[in-house]
Amino acid sequence: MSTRSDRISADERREQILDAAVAVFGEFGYAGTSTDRVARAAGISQPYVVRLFGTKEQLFIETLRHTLERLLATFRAALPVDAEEASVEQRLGEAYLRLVEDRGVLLTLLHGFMLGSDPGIGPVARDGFLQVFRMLRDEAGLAPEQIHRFLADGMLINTLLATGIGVDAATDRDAADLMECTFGERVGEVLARASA
Amino acid sequence: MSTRSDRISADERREQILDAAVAVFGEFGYAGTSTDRVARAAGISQPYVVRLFGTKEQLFIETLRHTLERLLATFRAALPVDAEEASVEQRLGEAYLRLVEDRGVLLTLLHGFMLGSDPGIGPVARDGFLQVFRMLRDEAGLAPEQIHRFLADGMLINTLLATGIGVDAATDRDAADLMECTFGERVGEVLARASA
DNA sequence: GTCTATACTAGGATAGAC
DNA sequence: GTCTATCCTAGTATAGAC
Repeated sequence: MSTRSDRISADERREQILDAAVAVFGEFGYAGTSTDRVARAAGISQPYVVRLFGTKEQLFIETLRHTLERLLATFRAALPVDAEEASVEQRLGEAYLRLVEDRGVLLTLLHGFMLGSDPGIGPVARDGFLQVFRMLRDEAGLAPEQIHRFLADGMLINTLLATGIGVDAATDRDAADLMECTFGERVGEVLARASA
Repeated sequence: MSTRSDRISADERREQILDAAVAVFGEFGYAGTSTDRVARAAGISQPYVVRLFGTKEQLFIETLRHTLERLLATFRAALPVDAEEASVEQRLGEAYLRLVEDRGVLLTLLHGFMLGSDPGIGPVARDGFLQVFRMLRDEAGLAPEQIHRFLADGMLINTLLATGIGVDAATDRDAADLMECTFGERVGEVLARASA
């Protein structure tokens, strides 16, 4: 959460603010986030955030775009075949899990998707989702049914991580079973991260 | 959205308010919803909503519980074998699609799931999700891998409906393909509902 | 490039009447 | 059972100085 240092370039400052914003929007959602909270997380004053981004909506839109770009970049970095015997889907899945370990990233994306009816935010969210779809089809070379599976698994993972059912898994047998049947052999790993 | 009629029993009034609340919380999210908006949707005054539910958080929690119960009830009603040759999963899937046609229901559930970190709301959301899991396992008799598929598909459906990608499908070929590869032969039906 | 001061609105919750 | 009036806080955005 970016430490303060006086008088840096506006571009650098924007980056700092966006990083802070991912965490804050993720935690409190779009409506629940105040520009002041983002400002404090970035170590600057509230009016300056507004000055740089215009409105809170614009700030969220840019934060969402920023996060979607990070998602795309993460997937692209996982495309080239590695030394292991992993399939494309496995490589992409691994990369995704590592990315959404950052709860801010996970929830900023989800909050964006849920604002589909918002005239300013909806189009950005849909466009981002479609870009992922195209990437899976054109760059990863997945067939329709593979895309379907990959996305569906991803959305279930999102939900389980968002609700935090993994934390219950330590004490609740059913929660553990649910995690197990979703994450398979990777449960241990995921649960370890969840409690960390 | 419940029409006003003076001096009914508190219980009836609570039901009216909960119905209104599902629609409003769905549209604006937890933080984005004002108790005043819910009150107006229910045709009563804002302080009376607070009087009946204590706090906005309590109102949301009861709204979420109410919606989760409706979900469970919908699934249970779809369990008994019907005249058609449909599998349990197909019957449950059909029932689910009809339920979440109500955007308020869909989004209230999703908003609830995303508030997993909230100390008051998180436990309710997790408990609801676990109840669904148990129902699929114990009452529908699904095997772990079937549950996994069913839930994953459901979560993808949620996301596509929430973002509103179906609306884009009319003009964007990729959006149409994405809908197709998720909903299969049921696309037409879903898209027709989406535009209605 | 960044701040302080501030205007203005919205919203949760309470008091108390009917 | 339900309302009106009201308090108080929080939050967006602007003006203007440094």
